[in-house]
Amino acid sequence: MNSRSLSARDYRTLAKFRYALRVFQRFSEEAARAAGVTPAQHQLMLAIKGWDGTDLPAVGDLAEVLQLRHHSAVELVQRASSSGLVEAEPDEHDARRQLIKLTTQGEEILASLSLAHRDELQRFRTEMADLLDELG
Amino acid sequence: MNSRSLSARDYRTLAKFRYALRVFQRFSEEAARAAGVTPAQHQLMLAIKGWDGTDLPAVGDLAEVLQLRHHSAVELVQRASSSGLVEAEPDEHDARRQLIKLTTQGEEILASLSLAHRDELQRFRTEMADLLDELG
DNA sequence: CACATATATATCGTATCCCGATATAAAATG
DNA sequence: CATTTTATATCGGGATACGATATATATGTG
Repeated sequence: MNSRSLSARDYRTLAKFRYALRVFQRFSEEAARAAGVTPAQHQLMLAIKGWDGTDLPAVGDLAEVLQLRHHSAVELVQRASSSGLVEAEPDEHDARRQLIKLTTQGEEILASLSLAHRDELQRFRTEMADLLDELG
Repeated sequence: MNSRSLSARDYRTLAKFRYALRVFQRFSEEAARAAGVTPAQHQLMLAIKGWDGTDLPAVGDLAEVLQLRHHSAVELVQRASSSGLVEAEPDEHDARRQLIKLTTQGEEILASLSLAHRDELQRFRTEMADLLDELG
């Protein structure tokens, strides 16, 4: 792939790469739906559980991790909250911030979903490693 | 990560993996919008251009590659067609099938987008290779 | 302290996208 | 030639994310 244009083979490689991403994503979407949550809610729960800060993540933190506008994260948290997956508590040091944590139900569903992803992730891992070689 | 449960570190690794995917996806979405097409239209165009069959892809072929229901692919093709990015022609051997190809404009936009992805893909490649090691 | 500015969350209206259910047409099958 | 399968299409609806905008709190500066 030179700097000016791409060959048919380049496009084919790019398409295969996207297909691999999409198959994984699709698997994940359907696992989420089968667990009774939306794909976006699943990603939200994982972002909370995987948050590595000293405190709980605030809405804006989640927006960054999920690569969303902050008001999109607000809405996502609200929907997940009314579904009983997450809950908010005010930040004692900054009354503007809402700290978000998983409910017990959210914990359980995320745990189940994460285990369900193990095999598919393993498959994705080897496939992606090969494709990344091809892309280089 | 054993078969029963995941540690905090496991969740953190999974979250980092999803974040890497999401950053790439986000970059791609914004590149598409900057080029005047939707992210879904971009993926459609790449799927057509990267199709490796002997003939042009039909709507159902694209549904499989994009991991969509066939009627979702129908709608995507229709929107892309009215935007002048793709066009359909009947399959001479099977009157049910609509073969889909890129218009000149679609070709140009896809070429520009694919070039714009080169650097980001390179970055994604090394990051994902590291993360895949961690996941194993 | 007062006031301007920045930050964090929230609301509203809108557009896209995808889905399930269903329909139509053509091909394949027996 | 009737039945079944395949391919595309239509319709209504729901989830999602966005831009524009609003409100509350915190921070910085004179």
